[in-house]
Amino acid sequence: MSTSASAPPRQGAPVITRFAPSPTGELHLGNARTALFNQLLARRAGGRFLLRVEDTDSERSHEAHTRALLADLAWLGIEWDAGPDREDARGPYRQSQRGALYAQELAALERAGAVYPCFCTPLELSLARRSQLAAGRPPRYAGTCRDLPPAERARRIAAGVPATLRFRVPGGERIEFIDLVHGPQSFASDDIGDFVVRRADGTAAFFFSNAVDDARMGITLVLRGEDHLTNTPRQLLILAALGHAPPHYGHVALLIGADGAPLSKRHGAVSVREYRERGYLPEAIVNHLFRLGHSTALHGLLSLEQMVQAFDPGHLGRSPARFDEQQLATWQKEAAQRLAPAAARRWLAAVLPPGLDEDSATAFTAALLPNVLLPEDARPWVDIVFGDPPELEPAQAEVVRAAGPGYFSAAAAAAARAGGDLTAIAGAVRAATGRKGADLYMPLRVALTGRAHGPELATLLKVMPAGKARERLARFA
RNA sequence: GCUCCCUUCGUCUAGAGGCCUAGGACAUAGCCCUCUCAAGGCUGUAACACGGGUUCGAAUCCCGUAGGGAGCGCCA
Repeated sequence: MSTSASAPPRQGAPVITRFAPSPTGELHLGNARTALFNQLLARRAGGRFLLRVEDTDSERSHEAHTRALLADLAWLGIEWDAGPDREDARGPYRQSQRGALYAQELAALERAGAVYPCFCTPLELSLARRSQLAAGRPPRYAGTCRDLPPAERARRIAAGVPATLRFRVPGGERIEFIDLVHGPQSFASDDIGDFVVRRADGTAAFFFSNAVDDARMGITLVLRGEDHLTNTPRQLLILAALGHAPPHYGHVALLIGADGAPLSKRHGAVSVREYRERGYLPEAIVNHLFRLGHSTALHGLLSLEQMVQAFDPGHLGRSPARFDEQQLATWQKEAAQRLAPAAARRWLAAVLPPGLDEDSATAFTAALLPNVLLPEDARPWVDIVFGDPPELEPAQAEVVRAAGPGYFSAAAAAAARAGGDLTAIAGAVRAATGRKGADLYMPLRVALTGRAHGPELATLLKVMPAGKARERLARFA
């Protein structure tokens, strides 16, 4: 027998995808990307996108993680049609609540003779693995309990010896399928050892619950990380033994760090939460993820709607993609500049001075936006505009000195009269000194902000508290 | 060790035997614009991992080498 999946679904065929994270930690960027791709895949085909929480490992799974996971996905703008917070007939969407279903399917496997109890202890197994590895052989289950006489099996079960349930992998077969991104795949069943489908504590193991849920939830296309590629034959075997139609599979290459190693904690921030807390905008992250391991002819920041249109599974990359913060910065910059006034104020709320009126806050943030990547970057400008007069660096002091006292007495007088009106101040200085262009504006900028570069001077001046401008200009008069 | 996957500019990638003296975007360099920065415009630098085949012709097909990665768990 050889199991072979047909070609990827045709356009127009119902497409049901899913994202199936385990709530054992924070949402990783790589997982966020597969979630995004799966959502896009479903949307572009007018299908459905489901969210299933794989919390079969009760030790490591936590409800708090599940909540955080949903919150992070929602923050990114990813929406699911059904999930743990939105149950429907296909649910429940928490694996911890699907025990009865698994028992049913497991019983079917037992009836079919596709599984057998294994009494090997974890210690025995790890010892066996170690010696196999040491001998240069694949660390596969040796088949110790595979052909135990029925009487012996019955005896041990009666004696209450803890047992797992193993899948009896048939010999001499090829398991074939067409991977959506890698094309035709072929594996020899002889390379696959009998694997556990039910743990000694009675709970379903990953290969099993994951495959069975995909089938029972009607998933038609599973797009997941490449780390699952060589696991796919096992799942195909389970599904075939159960008589379930397999979904189509696609495996996207993993995300790697700047050094080419799989993206992990040692590369710095790898969770969505960390980026969110640093002030990155969801649009920026999603746009970056969209182009990692995927290509599009479109330029510029894309909305989710545009991504749905532009997403092309045929352009899914086969090689690992580096998560480059510099590229992310480009999207962040663009996303920041597109922020609507109210959103911009909210984004910078933590660094804006308290009690600033709405008009000033709007003008100030608008001026700041082209100059900041993250809210943190706005802090120095808040200090400059609302704090004490800036100290001048030698180079800056020279600019001011070269302008001469006449320049600043005219400027200070104009500021006393016109307040924060740059046009009025610059006009007065021009009249007094005949300067224009950079010669006219640079000393003003330096005297007022202490820096040669920065946001739109007119706006900074306008929001500067009354009297500060005159005071700063008068220092050099 | 075995099985599987991968390898085009610094980065993300286009490329399915001639359209490739390899295209785009970001980054970078220069110029223009400009009160500065940013934005925008123009111009430039920069890549087919290596070696063999196959072919009139190979980034594209085949084989091998090297280098990366994954899986082989009572973790998902």
